[in-house]
Amino acid sequence: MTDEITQAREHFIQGMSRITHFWGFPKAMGAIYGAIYLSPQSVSLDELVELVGVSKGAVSTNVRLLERLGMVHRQVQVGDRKDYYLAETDFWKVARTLLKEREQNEFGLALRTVGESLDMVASSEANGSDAELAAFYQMRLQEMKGFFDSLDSLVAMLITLDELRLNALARFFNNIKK
Amino acid sequence: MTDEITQAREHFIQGMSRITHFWGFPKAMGAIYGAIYLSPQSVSLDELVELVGVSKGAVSTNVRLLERLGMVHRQVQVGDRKDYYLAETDFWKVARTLLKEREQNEFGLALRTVGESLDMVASSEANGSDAELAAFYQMRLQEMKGFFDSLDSLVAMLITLDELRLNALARFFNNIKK
DNA sequence: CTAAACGTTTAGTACGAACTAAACGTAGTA
DNA sequence: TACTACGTTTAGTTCGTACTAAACGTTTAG
Repeated sequence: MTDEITQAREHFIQGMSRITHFWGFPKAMGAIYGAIYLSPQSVSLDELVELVGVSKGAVSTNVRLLERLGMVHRQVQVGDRKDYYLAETDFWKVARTLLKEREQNEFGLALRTVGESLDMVASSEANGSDAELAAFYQMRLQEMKGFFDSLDSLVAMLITLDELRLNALARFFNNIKK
Repeated sequence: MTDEITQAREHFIQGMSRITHFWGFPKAMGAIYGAIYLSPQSVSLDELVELVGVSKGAVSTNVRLLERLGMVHRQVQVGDRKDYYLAETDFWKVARTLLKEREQNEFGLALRTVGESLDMVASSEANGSDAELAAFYQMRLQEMKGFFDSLDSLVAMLITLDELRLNALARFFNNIKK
């Protein structure tokens, strides 16, 4: 294969690693997605081991993660025990899934935590100077809760937007820029 | 101090740790911000050591990081060698700063990486079956570059939005939800 | 000029997450 | 039945990062 092409693929794969790692996912996950994305045909697990240069176990784990995130699709061929993988190319869809994942996991947790703290203060029967402090806590916690509520609503809204509208929105912003 | 209040503060601080850690920042950073945020008066470094329960060095480092991110403000009192810290309470502003930080650092890098890979393929003079592959690479890379461009524009747009508009937008989304 | 009170920096450490190598389970095949 | 070809799981290792403890530099006070 032409050198430049191989080099380009490796550079791309490496870049994908960095991106996924930066966003809190395993580096191998990004690399594997990159390799699958730059494949005209679906790729087997062993081919991925070769392309990416990580162990079979790691590929297995990360490819399953990618599948769960809707970033790749497993494809079983009849009369072939191997699994083959294809890349999802609708990035807006992927972004939406990732956002959803995060929203459910740790985003809602943030909201809950603040809410719980707020409840604790509210249920305390403080008196004297403590009452003053309790009131202050309540104010602060309430303000943050309000922010998280808004943010959560915003994200939830984005998630429900369908592909077409997201594309339109993206194009809209793109036009503004140039 | 009333037990419930102390408990609420600790719960809140712990929650802030989780959030910052999840978003790729040190846990202590979140904890320290939480402690400052729940303080009616500005807090000294030693008080933070006491409140959060980490070493002085860690507080020093993280408080500086918080300052750089615009999440706390250092306040020097005359005739007092200690530094005192106040929490930024405008969360939209903070969110914008954080977004900006990320956009500049690794977001643009993602764009650059894909662009570079694209250039490599473009500059390759492939022939035969390689030409076909090169064309495929170009298509794929170009598609991803387009996505990142849009996303980057969108984020850049959000960053430039001022506080009022963001608040309005948030309220808007909030109303939709309920 | 020494001592104390700061915040910062550094060397060492602890911890968690992601990887490797290898054992494992399972389903087809000789 | 044994063997092979898979993907998965697990035990152990590695590695990066955030922490602690302590030395350090600097400024103020006695």
